[in-house]
Amino acid sequence: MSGRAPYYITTPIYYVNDAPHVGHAYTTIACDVLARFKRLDGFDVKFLTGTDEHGQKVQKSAENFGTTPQALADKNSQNFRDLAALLNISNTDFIRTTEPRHIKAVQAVWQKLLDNGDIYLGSYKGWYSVRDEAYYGEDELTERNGQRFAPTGAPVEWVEEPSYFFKLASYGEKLLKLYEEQPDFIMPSGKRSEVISFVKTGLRDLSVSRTTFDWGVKVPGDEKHVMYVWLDALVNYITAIGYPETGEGTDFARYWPADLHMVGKDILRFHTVYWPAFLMAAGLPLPRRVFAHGWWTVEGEKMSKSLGNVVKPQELLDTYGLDQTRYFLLREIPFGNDGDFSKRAMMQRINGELANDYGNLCQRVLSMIQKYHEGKVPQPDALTDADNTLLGAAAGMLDSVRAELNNQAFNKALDAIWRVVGDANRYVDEMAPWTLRKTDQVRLGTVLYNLADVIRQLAIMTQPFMPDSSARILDQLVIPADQRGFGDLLTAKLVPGTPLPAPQPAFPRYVAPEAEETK
RNA sequence: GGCACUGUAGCUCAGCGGUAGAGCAGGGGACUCAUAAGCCCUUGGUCGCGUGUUCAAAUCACGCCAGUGCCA
Repeated sequence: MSGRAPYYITTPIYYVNDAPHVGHAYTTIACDVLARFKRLDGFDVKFLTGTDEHGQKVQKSAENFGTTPQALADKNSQNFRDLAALLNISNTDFIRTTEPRHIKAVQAVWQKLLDNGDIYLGSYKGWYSVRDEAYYGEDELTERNGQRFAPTGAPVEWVEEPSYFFKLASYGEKLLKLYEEQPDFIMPSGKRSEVISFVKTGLRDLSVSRTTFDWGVKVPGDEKHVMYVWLDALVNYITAIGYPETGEGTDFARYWPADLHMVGKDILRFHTVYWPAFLMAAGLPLPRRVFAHGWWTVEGEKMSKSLGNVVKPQELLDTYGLDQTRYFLLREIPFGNDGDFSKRAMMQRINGELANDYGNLCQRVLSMIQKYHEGKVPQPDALTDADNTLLGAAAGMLDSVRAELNNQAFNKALDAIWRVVGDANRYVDEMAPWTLRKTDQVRLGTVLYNLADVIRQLAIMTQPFMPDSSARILDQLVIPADQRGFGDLLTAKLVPGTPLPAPQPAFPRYVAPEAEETK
């Protein structure tokens, strides 16, 4: 019952058939940064991630492994839970589509769609790819050695079975109206255009049940059918906030509609066409935004199992460190674009921006306080224009970062913070405390105080991106745990006279192993 | 095949009607508090190609070439 405004953000639920890789880490970290930012900015944040566990693929994998789908799901779901812990993710819930709460929610949604007249029993005939969990038209397929393949390269099989259909075709106009009236519903804008042109070509009714396997949520009243995995999966976003309980005082009432569904560009259509259509049919409000981010290549090449260049999150953390990895992923490319992960780029970011710019700024200032001021926070005196310019830049940081993050522009947000890092480094050189030390003790105290306080503000601002490292910097400034929010930026200034510990470098330089010799 | 988007310094990109910009990389310098970091200066581009509109075009229009995405 706080007065704080709610903010609800979700990652996709990850398919238990996949092994966690850097792509999963990327999506989740991006959401984590936003969740942490919103919390520090005073919001009551609900942050959901989890796993998608039903479907024919999982059933088949389980058979191959000689185990049950549930056992496979249990094991692989844990991998994603571990990943979140490894990445220091601050999710408030972790949903699994095999949980009773979810099955109850999905069946309730189904009933709503049925009551609304949007589901009918028909029969499905066509080509289906188990691997893609998708249907294809005859004209989309290619044939090799008697086997037909989808454009994705996945084999397809002829399926002919009774199936329930969702009247997606009748939602085309409503969806186009949604994209029109809520231009930020799909971001980035290029992706929005793609979805609009897709919907404009006309939608077909969607087969939403299958009878050829049974690893899924049963259709109420017709248990030969299990629901289409995407109908099942998408509902997770409302399961987690207690659907079908939607009355006053429920989590649903408080947190829905979601502020942001973060997705990879491969599942954009499901989230911007099917999902809003389902919600409309169920009479529920629509999420405020779906943001589709891009893919990472590795050293210029597409990540793939066959190339053997799939980047495992654990390897990145072992090599570069958690906060360094979090920083790199969000700093290197404009969010929404594809990006390339290269050792060289990683090293340049870590050494150039973290170690040299930011880390060294902290180290040089704290060292001077240690040497010139007996390790105690100095007493500031009258401010000069130069002081006010620096302090003004720091004071403007929050607004800039907030504005950028409201558009998921992580790289620009970091850029805004680093402009102040640069200002502070220049200020050190211009003020030359090592000279003031011999000429003007009062001025020296003011300069060092300003710098230390700007570092305090910088560290508060970098918390969402690099929680551990930022905390270490704040610890070195002896900032109490309850004075690290954005509300404290300008009000909880450093207290002169506070003794500070001996400084420790916040971001070590990355030195490549000897392997470089092969060049 | 259709519809989009992109093509600007070695690299990544910003600029989107008024005589080319940033970061990184490269070169030089002054300093010394610091993680041999930081600071200052600097080399570098016929803005994919062509035609057109305009007093004036990376910037608008058309065509072409190259790449990418979505759809078929």
